[in-house]
Amino acid sequence: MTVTDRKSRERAEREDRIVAAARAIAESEGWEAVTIRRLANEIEYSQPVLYSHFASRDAIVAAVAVEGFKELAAALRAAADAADGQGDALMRVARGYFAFALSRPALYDAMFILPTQLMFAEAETRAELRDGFEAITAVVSPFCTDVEIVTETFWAALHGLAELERSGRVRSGMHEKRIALVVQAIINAESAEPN
Amino acid sequence: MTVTDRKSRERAEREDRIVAAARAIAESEGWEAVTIRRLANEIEYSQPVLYSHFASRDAIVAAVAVEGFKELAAALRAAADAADGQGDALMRVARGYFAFALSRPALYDAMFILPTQLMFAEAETRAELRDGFEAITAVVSPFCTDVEIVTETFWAALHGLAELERSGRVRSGMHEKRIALVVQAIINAESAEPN
DNA sequence: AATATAATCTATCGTCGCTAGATATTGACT
DNA sequence: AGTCAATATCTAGCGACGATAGATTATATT
Repeated sequence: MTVTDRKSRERAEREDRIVAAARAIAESEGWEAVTIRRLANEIEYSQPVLYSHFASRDAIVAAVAVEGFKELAAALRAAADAADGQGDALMRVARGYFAFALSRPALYDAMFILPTQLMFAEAETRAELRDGFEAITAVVSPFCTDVEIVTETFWAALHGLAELERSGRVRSGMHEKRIALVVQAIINAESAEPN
Repeated sequence: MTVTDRKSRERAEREDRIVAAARAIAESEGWEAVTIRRLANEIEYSQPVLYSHFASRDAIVAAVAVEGFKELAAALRAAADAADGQGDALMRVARGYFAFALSRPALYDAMFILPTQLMFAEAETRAELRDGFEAITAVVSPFCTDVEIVTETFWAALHGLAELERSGRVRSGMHEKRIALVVQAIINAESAEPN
């Protein structure tokens, strides 16, 4: 069935082109410029073809978001691997997260800001969405007992820092200090945590 | 000139009704349900009238956001005032911030999630937008020397916690522990900060 | 070659933010 | 009081959006 194979391969390639085009336009012109018509032009097919790949525009955004979660996890793991010591790993992951969010704003929007139907509730969550969380867990775990709570809090702090920085709600140029503060808090967490 | 007075008062009232309607619809049906036509129906005027009050739909969202910043500042101050001691104040402000974000999701969206032209860069920032920040500063200052950095970081952490909780990205029902962790980090900050 | 199936297109729907131009209402001046 | 300019408001419509129905072309099977 090599013919069907070729067909489904071509279909998959076309789908990739849709997602890639969406991401590229979003990154260069913002998500509001990502329209079905624009994407249809980009891949040189008519609009209804897009709906044979994705149920809605939101599903395309979600596909880009999933890419983002994969890349974030990879970036965090790479940051951890390059570290010299557990404290350094924490710092590098923090910096890596922050840099990721600020260097790919549209991607980060798709992952965390735009409304999405992606499921995050633990059981049904797609592996890609958990992967970044586990990368953070790995560097946090040496510093605490209740790993999950601390990971969630660390993640939230990083997300908040990135978010407020991205939107200009805090002074720019000071992020290194804020990141250091968060990292130091994790290092100190053990002593404060056992109640 | 009591006639002109009455006119401009009626105008102001109508403007308030627009903002109130936008907020009510957003809170009950989400921001995508807030359309110019819907608002026009709500206030019983035609659509162009709205444009004599606001330059665009975004400006209406921004008006709701400004209301939100006022109320957030008031809520945080009230939380601080009700506190028994500096540590308790920190905890109450943290809980207050979190509860604010989760109890008025659409309002919080307008303030922090939806794209807006509101200026946050220090000089030109409207007083309302700074007020909440200063309320946080007040409770943070006893615990650190570099007040501004710590306030920004505390705020970011709270924002991140609220954001991840709102979107179901962290386990629900565990927020009290995470908040306590953040508050404890601030209390410990002084010892860690001077480098 | 004929026919069934799949792939793709054209054309359109209802809605959106927003605006131009017409109309009604108001206030000022003789 | 009556004319006229200015203000307030409306109706109608533009172009673009997400999404879909139904026609049309291409492909595969008998």
